[in-house]
Amino acid sequence: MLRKHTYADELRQGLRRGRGMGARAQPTPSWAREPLFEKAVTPSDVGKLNRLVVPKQHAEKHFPLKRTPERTTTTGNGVLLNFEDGEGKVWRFRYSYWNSSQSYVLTKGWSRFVREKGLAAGDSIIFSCSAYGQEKQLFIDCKKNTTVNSGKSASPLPVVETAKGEQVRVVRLFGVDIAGVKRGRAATAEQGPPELLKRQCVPLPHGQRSPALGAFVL
Amino acid sequence: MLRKHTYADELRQGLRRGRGMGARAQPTPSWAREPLFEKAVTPSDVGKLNRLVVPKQHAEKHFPLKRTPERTTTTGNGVLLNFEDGEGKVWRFRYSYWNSSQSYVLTKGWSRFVREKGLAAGDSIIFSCSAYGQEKQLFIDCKKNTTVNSGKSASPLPVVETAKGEQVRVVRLFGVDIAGVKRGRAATAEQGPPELLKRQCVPLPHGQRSPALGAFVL
DNA sequence: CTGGTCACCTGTGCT
DNA sequence: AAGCACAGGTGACCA
Repeated sequence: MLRKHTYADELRQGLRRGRGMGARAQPTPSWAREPLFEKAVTPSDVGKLNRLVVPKQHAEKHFPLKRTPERTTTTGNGVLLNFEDGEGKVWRFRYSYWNSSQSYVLTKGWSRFVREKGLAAGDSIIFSCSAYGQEKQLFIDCKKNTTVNSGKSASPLPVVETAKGEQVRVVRLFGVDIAGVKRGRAATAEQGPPELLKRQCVPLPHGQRSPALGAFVL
Repeated sequence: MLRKHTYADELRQGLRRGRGMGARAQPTPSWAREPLFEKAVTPSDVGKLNRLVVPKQHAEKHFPLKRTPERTTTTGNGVLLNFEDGEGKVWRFRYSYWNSSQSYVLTKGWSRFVREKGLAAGDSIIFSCSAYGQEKQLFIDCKKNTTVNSGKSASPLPVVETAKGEQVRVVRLFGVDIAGVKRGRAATAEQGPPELLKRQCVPLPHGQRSPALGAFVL
């Protein structure tokens, strides 16, 4: 019902980039970005939980949250963060803190990102922000896992929207599309490989910096 | 940090009984209690579901829940109930109604109870309350199942905390402690015996009474 | 109704 | 060894 954030922000965001979704402005070059941290996503991060756990240390360092000390409302302390991907597309995620599990999470909007990027357990996401400039911008990028068990039975395939809005899964072998499977309901089976992925999170070099937040919020 | 339920409640509860966890006050004698009902726990009750289904009839008779018809908050209709066990230890459970399953359940805190009591499928739990007194107190007690398949392979043993906070499993034969096994990780195997336990719930005699709730909440 | 979102919860492994 | 971070869950709610 009372959606707090309407298209006002969308417009503000879109206009700053010159164009909306259609014609893409040139993506921000990597040399203009400052890496923050990287995380290898877990099965839960890309599964039906529809959330990404942001490692606490990096969350508190780079994405500090107003810790409303006195319980103003029970609605929580969530904010909306905008991230730009490698193609210049902007993703908005809800970012909040879960008291019960004492962890920071990206929730709303995350599942769409997972689906459209074809993100699978073991892949990595890399957070960065603009190195220079007054209005700091956040970035998110994917790095597909290239180690052995990439060809597991139920490994999620990238999902691409066709012109008609159809969603198909894409299988490429040496760059050639192999299968174009129509997408039904989300796969119920989870728990991919037995997992030999333990150390998922890596702090990146290129200058440790203080909170990257501020202008990004909302 | 900002734990909503701090030690305030704990203290309030503890002080009323004269002593906290350490030196135990004398347990409330059974003659001062009024039995409410008994349930033989199911595999689900002691399994990884982390909840106890309270038979609806007894739930509604003894533990009525304010059915907040108008959604005041999104926090739901749960309350926190304090139960005292045979040793005078107080257990706090979250008690709520699940619309999805149309059932009353004890959730938060229940798994700890199961673990520390070594509760197994087929065992019974007995609910009672103080027969006299202004501030009514709730009680919960276990009755181990003594029928045949008690010696199943992975039957959980009672877990007791030693003075140092160590946790050991207790095996008694004719009241004599047989084994004092240090407790490692929780056993992963679940779903105990194939179950021939159907009629699990028994209303107890000693005077059927109306709602036992009121002063217990929180 | 169904899927997405949200705020909870817990066991486990790592530190 | 004890605490904590978090992976993997839950039900409720809502659009």
